[in-house]
Amino acid sequence: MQGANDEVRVKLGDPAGRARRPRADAVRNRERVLEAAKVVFSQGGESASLEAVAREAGVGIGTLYRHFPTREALFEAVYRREVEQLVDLVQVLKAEASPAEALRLWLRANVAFVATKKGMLAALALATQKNPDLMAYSSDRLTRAVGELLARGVSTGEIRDDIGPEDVLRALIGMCYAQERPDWQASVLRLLDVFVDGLRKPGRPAA
Amino acid sequence: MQGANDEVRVKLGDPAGRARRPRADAVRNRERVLEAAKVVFSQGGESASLEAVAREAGVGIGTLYRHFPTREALFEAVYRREVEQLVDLVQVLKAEASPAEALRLWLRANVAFVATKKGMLAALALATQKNPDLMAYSSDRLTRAVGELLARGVSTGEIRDDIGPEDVLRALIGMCYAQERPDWQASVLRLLDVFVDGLRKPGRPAA
DNA sequence: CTTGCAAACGGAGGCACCCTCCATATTCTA
DNA sequence: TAGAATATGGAGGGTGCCTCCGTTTGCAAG
Repeated sequence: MQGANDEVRVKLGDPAGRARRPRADAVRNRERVLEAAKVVFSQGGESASLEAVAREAGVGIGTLYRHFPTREALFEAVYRREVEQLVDLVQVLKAEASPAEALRLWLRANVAFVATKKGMLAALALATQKNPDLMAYSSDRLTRAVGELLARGVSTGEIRDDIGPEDVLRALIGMCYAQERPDWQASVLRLLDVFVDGLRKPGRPAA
Repeated sequence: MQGANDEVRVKLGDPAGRARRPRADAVRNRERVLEAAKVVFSQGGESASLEAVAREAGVGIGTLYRHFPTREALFEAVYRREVEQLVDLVQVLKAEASPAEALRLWLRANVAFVATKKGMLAALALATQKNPDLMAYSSDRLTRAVGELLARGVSTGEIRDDIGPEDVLRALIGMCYAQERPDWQASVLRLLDVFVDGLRKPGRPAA
C-alpha cells in the first residue's frame, strides 16, 4: 500500500525522515505576519482584528491562519520573542551590580519594557487565562531568570530566603497591570523599592 | 410658552422639575439585565456576548442597549456594585484590628473576593484601559477606603508615611491579576505579608 | 374605568469580523 | 524544464455588534 513512495522523503537528506525544508515564501510570510502582529497588537491590543494584521503584513487572511491557526497561537509567538529580551538582560545585570541592586534594576527594566507595550498587556491577561501553556513558557523562562538574581542575594545573606522567584515575578507582573494613571510608572517604581526593601533580611535596614 | 403644562411635572413630587419617575417595567428590566450580566460575565469574561446576557435576562437585545448603550457601560454598572462591598468592609475592620493588621486583613479579603470572579478580571483589565472613568470611580472609592486604614497606621507611627493609598491599591490589584497557577492565592497572601512588612517603619521589625 | 400618549420593548437588518475551504500560483527537486 | 508538493489568498457561511423603528405597555388625567 505504501512501499516505494517513501523514497521521496528519504532522499531529502533528513535522517529522521521528516518532509523537505519549508519553502522560502512560507518562511518570509510567517516573518511578515509576526512583524505586523507586533505592531497591530501593540496599538489595538486584543480588540485588533486579525484581518487588520493580515492587511498590515500584506498577505491574505488565509495565509495568516495557515501559519497561526488561532488568535492565541499568533499572540503567543509574538510574546515569546519579547520574553527572550528580558531573559537576556539578566546576564548583563549579574555582571554589573550587587544582588539586591541587580534585582531592583531588572524589575525596573521590566517596567520600562512594559511601558512601550500598553496595548498588549490587557490582551496578554486574556491570553494567559485562556491558554495556560503560554504562561507556562514565559513563567518558566522569567522565573529562572529572576531566580538567578534572587539566589545570588540569598547566598550572600542579603535577601531573605522564604520568598521564591515565582512570588517576585507575580508581584512584578501584577504591579504593571494597573497602568491607567499618567504617573503609573513612578508609582510602580516606588512599589518595587518597597518590595525590595521587604525582601532584605531583617536587621539589614535599606539605607 | 410653558405655563400650565408644567403642572404635570410639579405634581410628581420632584422639586427640581425633572421628568416623571421611571416606569416600573424599565426598573425591573434594568435590574434583570444587571443580574444576568453578573452571571454571564463571571463565567465567560469579556468574550461573553451581550446577546447571551439579554437572553439570560429574558429581554430583547434592544432593551439591553437602551439601558446600557455600550458594553463598557454595562460592565461598569456591574462592577460598581462589587466595589461597594469592599468599601463597606473597611468600617468593620477598623473596629476590630490594629492599623497594620486591619490593612493586612483588608488586603487578604480582597484576594478572597477576587478569587470568586476569575472570569471578570481579564475583562476588567480591558475595560479600565479603555474607559478611564470606570477606574476613576473604583480607584476613588477604594483609595479612600484603604486611605483610612493607612492614615490610622501613619498617625500611630506604625506605618511609614511615604507610601500613599494609591500605591497600596496598585500593589493589591496588580498582584491579583497574575492568577494562573493552582496556588496563586497562597502566593499573593505571601506577597502581601512581605509588602506590609515593607510598609512598617524601619526599626519596627515585623515579628 | 377609559382614554391618550410618553416611555419602553424587542427583534430585524446592515456591518465587521471570524474562520474554512479550495482553485490557483509558486517553489523545489530531479 | 517538468511535475509534484507546498503555499497563497479571498470568497463565503456563520456569529456577534449595534441601530432603528413599528408595536406594546404603564401611567396619569378625566
